[in-house]
Amino acid sequence: MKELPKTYDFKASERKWKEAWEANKTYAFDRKSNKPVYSIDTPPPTVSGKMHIGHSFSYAHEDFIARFHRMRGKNVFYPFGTDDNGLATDRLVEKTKKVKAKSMKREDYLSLAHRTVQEILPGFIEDWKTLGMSCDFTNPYSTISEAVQKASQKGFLELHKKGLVYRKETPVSWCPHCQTAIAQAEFENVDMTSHFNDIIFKSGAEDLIVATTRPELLPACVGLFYHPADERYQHLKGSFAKVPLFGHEVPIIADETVAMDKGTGLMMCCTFGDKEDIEKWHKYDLPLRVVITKDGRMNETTGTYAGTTLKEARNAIKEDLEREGLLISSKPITHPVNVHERCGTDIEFLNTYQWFVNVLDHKQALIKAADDIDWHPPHMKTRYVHWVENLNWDWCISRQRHFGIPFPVWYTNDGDVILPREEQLPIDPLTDRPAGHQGELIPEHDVIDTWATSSLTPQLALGWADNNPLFKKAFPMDVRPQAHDIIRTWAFYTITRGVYHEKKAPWKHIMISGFVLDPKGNKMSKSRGNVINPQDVMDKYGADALRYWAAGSKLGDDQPYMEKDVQTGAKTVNKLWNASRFALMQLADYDGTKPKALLATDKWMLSKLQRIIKESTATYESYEYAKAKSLVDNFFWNTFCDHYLEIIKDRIYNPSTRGEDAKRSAQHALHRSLQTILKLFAPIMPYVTEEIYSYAYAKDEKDSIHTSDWPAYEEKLMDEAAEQSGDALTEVVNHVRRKKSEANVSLKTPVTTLALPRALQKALRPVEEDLKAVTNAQTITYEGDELAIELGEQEKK
RNA sequence: GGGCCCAUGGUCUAGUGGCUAUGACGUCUCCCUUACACGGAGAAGGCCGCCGGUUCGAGUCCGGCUGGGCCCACCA
Repeated sequence: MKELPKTYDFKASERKWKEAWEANKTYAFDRKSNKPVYSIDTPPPTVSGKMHIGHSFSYAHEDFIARFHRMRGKNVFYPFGTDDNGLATDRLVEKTKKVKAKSMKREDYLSLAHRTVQEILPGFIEDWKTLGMSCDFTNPYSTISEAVQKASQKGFLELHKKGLVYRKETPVSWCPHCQTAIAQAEFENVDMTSHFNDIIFKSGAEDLIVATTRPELLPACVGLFYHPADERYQHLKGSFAKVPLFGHEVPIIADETVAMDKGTGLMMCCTFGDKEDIEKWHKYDLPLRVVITKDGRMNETTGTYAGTTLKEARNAIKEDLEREGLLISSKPITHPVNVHERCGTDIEFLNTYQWFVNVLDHKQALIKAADDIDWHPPHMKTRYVHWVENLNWDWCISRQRHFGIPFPVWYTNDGDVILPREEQLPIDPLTDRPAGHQGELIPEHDVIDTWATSSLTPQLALGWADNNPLFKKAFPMDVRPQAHDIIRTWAFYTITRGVYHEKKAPWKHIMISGFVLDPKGNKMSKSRGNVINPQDVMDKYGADALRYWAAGSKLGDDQPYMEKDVQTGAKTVNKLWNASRFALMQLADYDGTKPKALLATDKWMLSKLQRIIKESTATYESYEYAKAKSLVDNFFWNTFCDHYLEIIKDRIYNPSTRGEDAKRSAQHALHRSLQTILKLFAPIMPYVTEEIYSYAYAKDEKDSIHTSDWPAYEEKLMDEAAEQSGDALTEVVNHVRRKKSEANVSLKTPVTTLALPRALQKALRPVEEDLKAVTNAQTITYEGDELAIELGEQEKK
């Protein structure tokens, strides 16, 4: 057995194994194998920057589980992909190349975008490899690739065939900055300061005071509303009011949804300020007055305000109102505003043609599907259910952008939808034509929302669009790992596609990670300046240490990032190295020969080992890697290092007095327990365990701990009597150590007499020799009920 | 306003109703014992948020309160 170098060089080791695993295809999925498949619906990270600390946290969690199942003998299907067709990537291209997609020729922008993605991808993926992800990186998918375009378009065609998508002109949430429609799930609530303005509308000779935060929408006003029970406004029933500055007449209508105590109890309905406006517009069949352009400016119908931004218009209109004496007051307020999560721009509502996936009519089925999935932790299911229950809009999947997967759709002049044949996919209607169709066609310009593609990750990874037999075999997949922020998007959309295409939930389990917070428990963000880069952490402490930290909190819990916890990880790596180095030194002459008899202490060790195997297997099995980690951790530091290694030193150092077989017994148990500990730690700390394994246990260069068998629990090694002996032994050792510590003497100080209670005699007899050695006791006696020791002189140097 | 989660020594945390409440970091004392000082042996430090209830027994179950976090709604 080779000796380990004195120190562990994590940088060299991690670099070496990262390359070796790739070269040896250690984690490649075996398509020919008969082993049961364990399939993971890996999140494809959004290509919009570098891996952040939250990524390293949740990706580590799923990798623990992947590695565990691989060692348990499963054929682990663990693909890797990147999500690079969405608005986030689009914006990254605009930012890094300093261009504006909308002001470029479509072809030019697309080729620039594709080129940029290709430039970024290799470096982007590298971070995940460095973290020690055991994905199959041989053929990563990209959501903008042709194969994925084909699958996504096929998915669209199938939904169309089933009548689950539709196109409609309707008010839809719109981002004026990105100039595209967005979905409800892409909203973010932000508290903003604004003003609550009391404005005078004239109704005949009467002044009506209307409170609004959005005076710039006055030209879009199409009605005034009051509550039917509001005493103040009963006389207005059926009358009209004149909109200040703009002069058009609008009806005054009573509606129960109006809150009497808000503002003046009189509210204006504009097309469109918010969801309420849209509902009233529909309900009372009010006219449409469009005043906002797609890039968030006032349009030509607003006269002198045309061309100004909404903010400029707001101020200008307020000034004009004031000059006319129509602005009574303007009070500052703070109120929540929906903004686009990607760019922080206020969301507007524009009446446009969009494609929608019908989800509102299928809420029950989508909620029921959640019952077929095991949620880890279970309460995350509640979040999903509440989101689905409270949905207000169908899923808008069309985006008015250049970059993305095109809708495979044309329209006739009569507005009929023309679709291609499946064999034609992938297709771009702007440059292609549907097979066998004559006549004039209008191509769809829009692209498909990136979530409408990433919601198909199980299908994409398993080759659904190419009729790969793996799809039938492995769908539903075993597990979806993800963080809790995208339950309402990715989890929800993927479940929707599973139900719509295959009539079932897309996975058996879902494991949901929490968030990484700063040391004070605050969210990390660039604006707060409290962001930690995982690249820096790995550079300083190694990927194993970072992973060890990530294993410190249970699934679903948010975890504050504290450097000291990573340091604890680095210490554990170091300890594991040194303990292994020591063990391998003691095993230098071990040839595998079995001892004639195992000593009680060694039986104790092996019996304790079985317990740890059993418990950690069960906890990993139930996705509780944090519990598994702490079990193994405590066992390793305490039972193995502090006690067992100390106890067997004497037998290994002094075979002449203790006997060759006593040494062999220790070596046997040591060899076995070290191997087990390495394996139990392997999912958490893949690099250092692989490095040690390669010295001590690997059969050849390609033999990896990560494809070795998970330790089997062996009932026959459970030994009640040996455990009692060993436990009594460690108890006495602790007592002696305490006494020596209290006496401020070195632990090697001899004990002239170790007087033990008679009750312990039976348990201690079998381990007496080890006890003597480890406590450095000269005489052991059994008398009375008390444990007493007499210390000798400390040896001089 | 609705919902979900959380509340344990200075900090972070384990804890499936039952013997002296886990561990880590920090603090203090001692020990450089031929794997490791990134180590070892110890010590101090807790009305387990508050109030009730169930129970022979509650950190653990139930109800209420208080304080945090998150999600959703509220945008007139």
